[in-house]
This record gives sequence, structure tokens and C-alpha cells, in this order.
Amino acid sequence: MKSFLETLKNAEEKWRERWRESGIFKPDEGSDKPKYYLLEMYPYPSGTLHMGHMRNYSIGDSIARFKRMKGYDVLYPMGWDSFGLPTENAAIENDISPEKWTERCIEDMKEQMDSLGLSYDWDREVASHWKGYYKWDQWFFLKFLERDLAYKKEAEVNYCSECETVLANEQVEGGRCWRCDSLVEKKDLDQWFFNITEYADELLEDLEELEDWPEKVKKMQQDWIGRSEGAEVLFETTDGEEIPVFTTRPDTLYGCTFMVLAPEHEISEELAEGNDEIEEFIERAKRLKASVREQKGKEGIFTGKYGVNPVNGEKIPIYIADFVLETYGTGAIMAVPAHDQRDFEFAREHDIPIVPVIKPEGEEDFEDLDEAYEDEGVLINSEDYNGMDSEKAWEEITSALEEEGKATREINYRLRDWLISRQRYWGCPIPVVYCDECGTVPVPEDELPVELPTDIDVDVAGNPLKNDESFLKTECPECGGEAERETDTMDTFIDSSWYYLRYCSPDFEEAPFDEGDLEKWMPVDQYIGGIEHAILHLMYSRFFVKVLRDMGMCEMEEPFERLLTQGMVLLDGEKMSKSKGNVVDPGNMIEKYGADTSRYFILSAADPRREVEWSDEGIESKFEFLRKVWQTVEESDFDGNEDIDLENCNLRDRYIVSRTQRVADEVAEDIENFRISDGLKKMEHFFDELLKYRDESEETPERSKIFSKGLETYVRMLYPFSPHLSEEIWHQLGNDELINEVGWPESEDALIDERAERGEELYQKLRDDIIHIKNITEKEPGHIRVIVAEKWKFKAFELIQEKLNEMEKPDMGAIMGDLGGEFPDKKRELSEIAQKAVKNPGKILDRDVDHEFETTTLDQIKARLEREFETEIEIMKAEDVEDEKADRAEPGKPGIILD
RNA sequence: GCGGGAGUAGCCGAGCUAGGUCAAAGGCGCUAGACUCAAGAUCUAGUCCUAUAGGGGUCCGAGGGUUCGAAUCCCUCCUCCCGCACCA
Repeated sequence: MKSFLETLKNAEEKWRERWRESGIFKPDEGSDKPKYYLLEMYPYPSGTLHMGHMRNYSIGDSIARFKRMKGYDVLYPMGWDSFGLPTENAAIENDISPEKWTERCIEDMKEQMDSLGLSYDWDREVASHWKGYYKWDQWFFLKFLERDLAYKKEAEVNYCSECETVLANEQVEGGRCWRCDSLVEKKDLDQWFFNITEYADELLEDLEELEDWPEKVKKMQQDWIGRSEGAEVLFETTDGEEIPVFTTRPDTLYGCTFMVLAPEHEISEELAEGNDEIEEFIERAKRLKASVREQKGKEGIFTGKYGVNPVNGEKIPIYIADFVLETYGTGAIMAVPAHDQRDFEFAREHDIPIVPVIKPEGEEDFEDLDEAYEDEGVLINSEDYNGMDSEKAWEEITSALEEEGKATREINYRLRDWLISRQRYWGCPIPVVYCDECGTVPVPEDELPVELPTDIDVDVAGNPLKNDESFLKTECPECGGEAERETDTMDTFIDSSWYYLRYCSPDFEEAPFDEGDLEKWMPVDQYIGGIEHAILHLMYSRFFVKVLRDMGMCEMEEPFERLLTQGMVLLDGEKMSKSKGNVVDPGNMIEKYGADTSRYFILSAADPRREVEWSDEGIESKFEFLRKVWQTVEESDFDGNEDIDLENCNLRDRYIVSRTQRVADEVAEDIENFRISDGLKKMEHFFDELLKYRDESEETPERSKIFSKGLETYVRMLYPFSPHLSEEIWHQLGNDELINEVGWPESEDALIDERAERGEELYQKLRDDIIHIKNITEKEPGHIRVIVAEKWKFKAFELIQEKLNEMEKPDMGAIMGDLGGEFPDKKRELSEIAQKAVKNPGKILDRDVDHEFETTTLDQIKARLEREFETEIEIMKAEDVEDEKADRAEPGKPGIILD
């Protein structure tokens, strides 16, 4: 006999081939099925698949297959985020061109993806380094330029000397490069930007529409955008200079006792010219900023200048201090030490007066603060505004200043424009040339793409494009004279901002996408990826779609309808990473256990959103489980295609039939809600129930049919998770069609049998009780009596149930009042039952109160119990038994006597 | 500091968005039994305390509260994890 592993491997090869031939992974053109666009974040082609990928794609593929079974027209594509710095480095290391390296990596990864059995439609593959793709990056750039959404300016930018390129704000994490973790420096450079701040408000507001995004991701974007409402207030110095400041608290203006400038502020720089002390301070502050981010001290220096508080004419000192950010607001602040903790600390250190102007409501004395009071309250020390609520004062003070022309209401954002230039080779060239005559000239659309030269020596310092004459030298599109190309390439996040649109029409040549196809497939119904893109990729993509909408190229507002952020894969509680050397290679795992086992394990070990702990025993046990499934089929005769004759079914038969219906619906619901591991657990439980049923019940034609049907249902449910094995089994069972065509098992209401389910419950409870009693008495009974409660108790329970349902809250008196009359001679027993009912209504409410049913059910259960306990069972009526245990019997809970 | 998430039996982990059927699913580990020459695998039962009849007690980070009734709702506190971090 073949080993199970061999079986798996054979099935993998065989079905992968058959699926490919059948074209079931391609969207069903022209069908009227509802569309479903399922997307995983396209990977950077590093050459090897890691566990994170493996998990991501296992989740995605199971959803894709499930949705196809459920009758959706599924678009499930894959592609490559193939531009980027690591490739350039790898290429140098391996002495090969980045292009060749990339293509080799793609090939390798594709093979690994195939070995997992992922059901992508490879006809739609895209890769950002393909000319046919990045041409449209350039096209978008030109469009952005036309709309003033792309511009070049000299600015202080983040520079990573390790990567030898600049970075966008989003790509700096805690002062370090997101990719290589080295410290980021500030540099003044002339760079290209996308004007994402233009869309700040919309990006913020529309977050609310994204109902099926994780709250966490929305919150992160919200914080990143960082909108704050306030006013820009114009302060004058005693020398007549004007210094605008931004504040969100105009209501505290009377408490402003000094001003602070950022070290990079224009006036700071001017002052440094003639003052060594100031110059030195500024230099030091700048250096500190770049290196030691954690330092919290508020260092500052007095400028010798004074400003004038515009509301009360007070003369206030102006300082330069490192805690004021040049990049936020105007780079200068009005300091209100009484109501801002940072200002408070600074004032303490420099002996500046602290004047409270807002006191908490109801408080009397409010002087001598220990810390700043930052909440709302009532104004004090504020002339005409005293006694006013801070909220109202905010408005009035602002309006008053506005009238004098000393303030304007402003909204400020933390979000900065997106710096898209990169001084690296392996990226999409920015389609611009520089001409001495005409200046900066965009490359005309019909000359796109500006091709990235591929026969080039990349092992040089700096950007290799600068050394490549044939690339560099060009004609000016306007005057025809000599010109030089822009050598910066685009941030690769531009590539990934619209790739999901390209999948809709990957071969379209007239435009980045065909609008009709876009209309059909977008938005993405389900996006799956890592949390690390919470801000970067997900915000840039949203921005792109909004711009495209304004260009009239699409109608949607948001690209991704639902977002799922998967958890990490851990080993011994730690994140797997190359640097820690604790990686488990998916390739080895597939080799050893097969693709189906690997997929099954990673999906069953934890739900997609959570972290998952890798475990050798875990995958081993799943391998065994699947082997059991396989063996079960091997040893079974199959006749699932014949109709079941319910007339000839006993209670248990009907129960299994009923379960078979329900489990399909339950598991489907779990999958819809990404509770995949729950669903798999239910399936396993169902499978074990089936086996028990087969082994424990009498061999009848119906049993065989019911078992087969159950097995068939199980196998179909297994398909999204372990598709090869399940397809193999399915055909082994005598079916010709592919599971994909047959679809998800639909439940038949007519086959759902609540009585049978109740019967099974009764059996289980009874069995548990008998075992329990056996355990505490340590008796091995030779005879068991099972006693149905007296008939009147059924009636009494029923009445109590009615009462409980009527009553707002359980009331002992009311229950007894009505029941006492009904059963005058049972008052003592009744009061016990009623007490129980009041104490725990749930325990009474779930009872089955059908005496007839219980009696006949027990008769049917009898034989099964006898087999289970290998002893004689006698079913009796309490009315016929003289024993206190018989008196204790209740509906749904028969008395038990072990003899 | 701000924000988000979480604290459940030896461990992992459901349940907690609709309070009662929760001593609290499932898995792992452990114990006993079956099987076996034996081990492993598998199957069965047990695994908070107590009890030779299905019961009782205590329990879901700590402490209060609401309720006839709380793991589930409210308040306070403690601890852990994650994200942002001097954004005026």
C-alpha cells in the first residue's frame, strides 16, 4: 500500500494539473454570478516564501475556493512588488543584473506558491518592473503633475545613508529607516513630492465609511493624519517683526507668558548669524534631534528679543528651544505654561511667570500649580472674558482677533506631503528631463515609458543612472536641445498604490486599466495582508483612488471594502526572523507533510487575525488526522448516491442526517467570519461523530448510505483547506465532477430533525450521568434501571416554563400560587422545583416536556446503552417504582438506579 | 505621556457585541484503564475542593456596584502586550 505521504504528493500533482486544464481559477466571463474580488498583498520577490506568506496565502486561497463553491465569480490574482532596493543589493552581491535576479526570484517563488496549490489566475499576473506596468506609473506621474499634485521643491528631508536614498515621513519609524533600521539624517535636497495633504481631510473622514476595517488600522491612519483645529495668531516683536504661531487653545491667550521658536526657524537662523552662543545652541539641538530621540529635557536659550501678547499687550520673552518642531504649524509657538505641560516645565526651568487663566469648574483657589491644567474650565485673569466657559471664550477670542486681522482660523495636519524621489537605480524612472533652456520638462505621454536601462553596472557608489550616458543624455521635448534626464526613481509604494487596479485588465494597452473592467471588479471585496502596511501602503492606495476619482477615471471612493490583518507566525512565542535564526521553512514542511497538511495546520492552529504558534507536534497531529480521513475512505464501501429512506431510519440515523445538514451551514458561517479554526474544529468533531456512528450502530443499508452522505459532505467542506486530498477522495468516492463545480454542500431543511437531535442529547446526558454515578460509587452494575419521571411532573415543568416566559423576573410566589391549585397534593415537590426554577430559570427552560417522546426515545436508546455499558438496561416509569431515586427523576433527566 | 488590545482552570485557548442551559467548549500536558511481550500510536474515563448516587462548595486579574441572577453590564485599581511618541 502507498504511504499516506505518497498519496498526498500524487494527489497534489494530479489535481493541480487537472485544475489548470479546467480553467476553474479564472473568472467566469459573462456569467451572472455575483463578483468577488479577493486580494492578498503582492509580495516583494525575495526568492523564498516564508511562513508569513504561507499563512497569508493559505487563508486567502481557502476563502477563494470557498467563495467559488458558494457560487461567486471570483477574481483571485497574484503579482510582484518587484522594484526596490533589496534587489539592487542582492544583485551586486550575486554579481547579476537586478532584472535577471528579479526574474529568477519570481520564478522560484511562483513554483513555491504552486506547490501550495494556490488557486491564482496567473493570466492576470503583474510585476511592477515590467515596462508595460511602470509605464503607467509614469503616466500617473504626468497626470499628477498636470493637476499640481506632483511638484518639486527643496526641503529638509529624511535621508538614510545606509540605503543611500531619501525616505518619506511614513518610512521613518522612531527616527530610523523602516527597512534597514539605521538612523535617519536630515538633509536639504531638491525632491519630488506628491501632494497627499490636499486629500488629508478626505482620507480622514472616509475612514468612517470603512466599516469592515480593523479599528486599529483606522486609528493608526487617523493619528498619522493628525488633524487639529485652531488658529494662526500673529504676534509682533518689540522690533516690529511678525511671528505667526499656531495654537489649538486661543482661549488660553491671556496666559501666554513667553514664545518659543524652533531651532530651524527663520528668525533663529538669523539670530545665529551674529551670536555665537545661539549658533552653538542651534547646532547642538539639530545634532541631538537626529540621534537621541528619547531625550525629554526642554533645553532652550533666550534670544534677547521680546514679543507682544496681542490680547493684553504684555511684553513677553522669546526663546529658542529644541522641543518646538519646525515641521508642525509655523515652527513657533505661544507658550502658556499654566495650561500646557511642556510649556510648564520650560517655564519652571527658566523662571518665567505661570499665569493660570482657566480654572476647573467649581474650584475656588487656583494658583500655585504643580502641573499644567490642560482641560476645559472657566476663564480667569482674562479681562473681559473672565467667568466665561473656555469653549465659548475659544470662539470669542478668536473672532475678536480675526476682526483685528491678527488671527485666522486654521486646520493643521501632522501628515506631510509624500516624498517620492529615490536616489536608487532599481525603480521606475521619473519621466522628466532638465533642459538649460526650458527648465524642467515632463516627458510627453507618447514617449512613455522612459525605460530603465537593464544592461548597466550597478556596483558603483551612488545612483548608477548618473553614470549611464545613454540614459542620461537626451533631447529636450520642447526645444529639441540637449537635456538631461531625471535620475531619481519613484518610491516603490507608487507601484503598489494601484496594482490591484491593473489586475482587472492586466493587458490593457490604452490606459492603466479598462474602466469597464474596473467597474466590474472594484472595489476589492476582501483584502488580506500584514498590519505593517496599516499606514504606508493602505493610505497611499486610498489617496491614489481618490485622485483617480477626481480625474474621472473611476467612481469608487475607496479601494478596499474589507480588510483583514493577519497575525504573525511565532516560534516559542517569538516572531520568526532571519536575524534571530528561528525560521521554519515552508518548503521543508511541504516536503515532509505535503501541502494539504501544511495548509490545514496553519489554518487550524489559530484564527487568521491572531498570532499563531508554530508547533511540530501540531502539524504531526494534523497529518495523522488527515491520514485517518484517508484511511476511512479506503476502507469504506460507498453508496452515497442513493436516496436515504427516512422511514427505515432509527433515531440515531436521523440524528446523523440532521447533523450533516447543520454542520455545512455552521462551517460556512465560520468561514464567512474568518473563524476558520472554529470551522475546522467543528468539521473534525463531525467526522469523529460519523466514525462513531459507523462503528457503533447496526449495519443496515440506511446506515451505509447515511455514513456515505456524511463523508461526502465532510470531504466537500475540506476542499477549501486541503484541496488536493479532498478532490482525490471525492473522486475515489465515485464522483466525476470537480468539487469546485459541485459547490458547497447545501442543507435541506426537510432533513433537519429536531426531535432526533433532542433524542441524541437525552442519550448523551443519560450516558454521562450513568458514568458519573459509576465513578463516584465505584460500582460495576449488573443491571441499570432508567426511570421516566412521573407524568404530572412533565405537566408541571411545562406550566413553569410558561410562567417563566411570561414573567419579567422569576417570582416564587406567583409560580407556586398557580401550580399549587393544579397539583394540590404535590406542594412539597413543587416548591423544590419552583425554587430551582427561580434560582436558575435556564435549567428549567431547556427541558423537553414531552412525556410520550421521552418514553419512546428511551426505548430506542436502550439497546445502545446496553452495548455501551455491557449490561442489561430496564426502562421504567416512576409511577411503577418504589424508590427515592425514582422520585428524583425529572423531565429530561430520568432517574437512574444501578443495581 | 496618548491611544488600542488583553488578563479565564497546570499551559494554550473559546465564551464575553443579545446576563441565566457556565465548573465554564476544544487542544496540550498529566493520571487511570483497555489494547500490547513492551514502548509508541489509538480508544475510554478523570484532571478546583468535596462527596461510596447524578449532590454541595469555591471560581473566570483585584475590589466595589447594578440585577432575582454576572466570566459576561457599570466604576475604581493592578498587570501585560502593541502602536504613536515633545504635533502646541
